Amino acid sequence: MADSHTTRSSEGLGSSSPAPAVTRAAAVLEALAGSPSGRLTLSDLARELGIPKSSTSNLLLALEEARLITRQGMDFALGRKLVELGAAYLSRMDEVQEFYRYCGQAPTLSGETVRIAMLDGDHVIYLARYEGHPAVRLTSNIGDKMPVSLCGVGKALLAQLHDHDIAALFPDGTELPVMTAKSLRTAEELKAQVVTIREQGFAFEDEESTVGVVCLAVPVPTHGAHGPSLGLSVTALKATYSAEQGALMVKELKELARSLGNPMG
Amino acid sequence: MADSHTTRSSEGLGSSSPAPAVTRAAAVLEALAGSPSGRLTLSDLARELGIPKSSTSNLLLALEEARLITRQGMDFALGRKLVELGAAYLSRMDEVQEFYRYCGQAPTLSGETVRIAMLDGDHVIYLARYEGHPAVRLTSNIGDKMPVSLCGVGKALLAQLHDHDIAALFPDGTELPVMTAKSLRTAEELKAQVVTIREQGFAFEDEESTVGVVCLAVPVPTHGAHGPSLGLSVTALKATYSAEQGALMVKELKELARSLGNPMG
DNA sequence: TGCCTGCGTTCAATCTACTGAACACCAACC
DNA sequence: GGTTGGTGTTCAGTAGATTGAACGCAGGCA
Repeated sequence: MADSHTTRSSEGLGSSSPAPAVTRAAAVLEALAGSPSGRLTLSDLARELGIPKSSTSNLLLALEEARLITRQGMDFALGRKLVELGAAYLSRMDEVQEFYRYCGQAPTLSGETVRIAMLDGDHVIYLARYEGHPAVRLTSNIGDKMPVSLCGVGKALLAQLHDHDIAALFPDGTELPVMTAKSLRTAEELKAQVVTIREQGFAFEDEESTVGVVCLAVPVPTHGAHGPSLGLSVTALKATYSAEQGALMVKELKELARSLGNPMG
Repeated sequence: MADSHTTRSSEGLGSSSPAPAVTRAAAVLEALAGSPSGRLTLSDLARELGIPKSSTSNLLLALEEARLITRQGMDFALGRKLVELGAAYLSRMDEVQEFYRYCGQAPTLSGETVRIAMLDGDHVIYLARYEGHPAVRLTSNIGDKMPVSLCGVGKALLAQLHDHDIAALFPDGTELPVMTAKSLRTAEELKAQVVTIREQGFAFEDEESTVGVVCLAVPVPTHGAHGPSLGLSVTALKATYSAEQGALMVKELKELARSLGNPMG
């Protein structure tokens, strides 16, 4: 298999791309997605990405025509076609369909808030959410990103990687993002947790991202070849959480994970 | 559509794009999204889009580097970055947040399955779904597309357009897509319904997309300037649906629509 | 075995898309 | 009023992306 196109060097910009206009267009989309307000002017984008204004103007025109972005007065924002494309991606994932089906009929999980996520670098992206308990609603939405160190699924997925991959993502001394007093702070703490997770086969998150909320998570065994690595999690209020219930949920999570991991379903 | 015209630029845009590479890259994404299996080879894409193989190869490399597509062996498929971007679009829509909030506290709607959708040409795209009743689950997912003529929201959104816009989308004699025996079949039937919807202020769908399922829908009054036109719908089983309950739901839908239409919330 | 027909990749020549300075415009400021 | 700093747009010249034929390779078939 084609070995490695190693060379990744420091990508960023400037480095040659086989189709620079496309690479820059993608950078525009990311810049818009990353901007707090979600709206940027032509000049903003040109400045931020280091692209001449005239070139940026051309890119924006082409992106607008494809409805990948929208013009709102002087500002530009992401376009609705992206919703379609994102949905097309998700609808092709059999795992998501199976996820919904299983949650609906599982004895314990069917009454809980369950999520399926995928690993994306040092973040996880939530793909789907099953809400068995309408009263407890999460503020998180499908497609949201979270740093791996801050959530149960993230740690579960990390535990599946090889140690040298983990070390590459989190060199010693890395400062981790912090959201609560209990958030992990150093790469060392994270690696210690990974060991525990591998031993017990699931991850536990204890108010590390949200006070009052705990989370159990398991990885989905990577089925054969390609495709992103997936993980499952259940979220519960710490106040009502019990170890016995946790054991039941982990059991069902693992069963679902096994079924997702088997191409045969 | 067997319209494989030879050579360049018979493609969508009669005239040249300000950034052809970007336009073509967008076409690649759409082709992948539209393909039944979601996977196409380089040659497939080159053939379908009328782009030379070598150019297509460059586009794909750039798209892959941006993670907008993934390589799976010899095939290409949509990439996970699209989930992120689509989610970024949705997270910027205050309407979606407000939609969830309102549904959770509304007396009648809080126990129903409610959806918010947006108009996109002659289709609607579902943006979010509130499930107040875990037992009844829809097979549809967020981001799915539906022909306007086949669902309540579609008809409600259509009724908001000017007559000449409707005529442009559905010239007389247009054959509409059909999913059940009750689906509308001609542009004339559709236009007749539009008149009714405008009179009564909401749309009713009676098993036109799924047997056994009815649907009530209202448009969200377009708030001022730009932005897509939005619609709301409640789905119910025909077996348990009553006119009184319907009246209550329409009342709440309209209240939510009014609140979404007002920039002040 | 040899002959196809399919795939993706390569490369030098060409033509086109990118550039950057100049432009027109608006609003705020002095 | 004049000036400054901001926006987006224009256009001719040139750097460089695009191209199509040629290539290597793998699988199907006789």
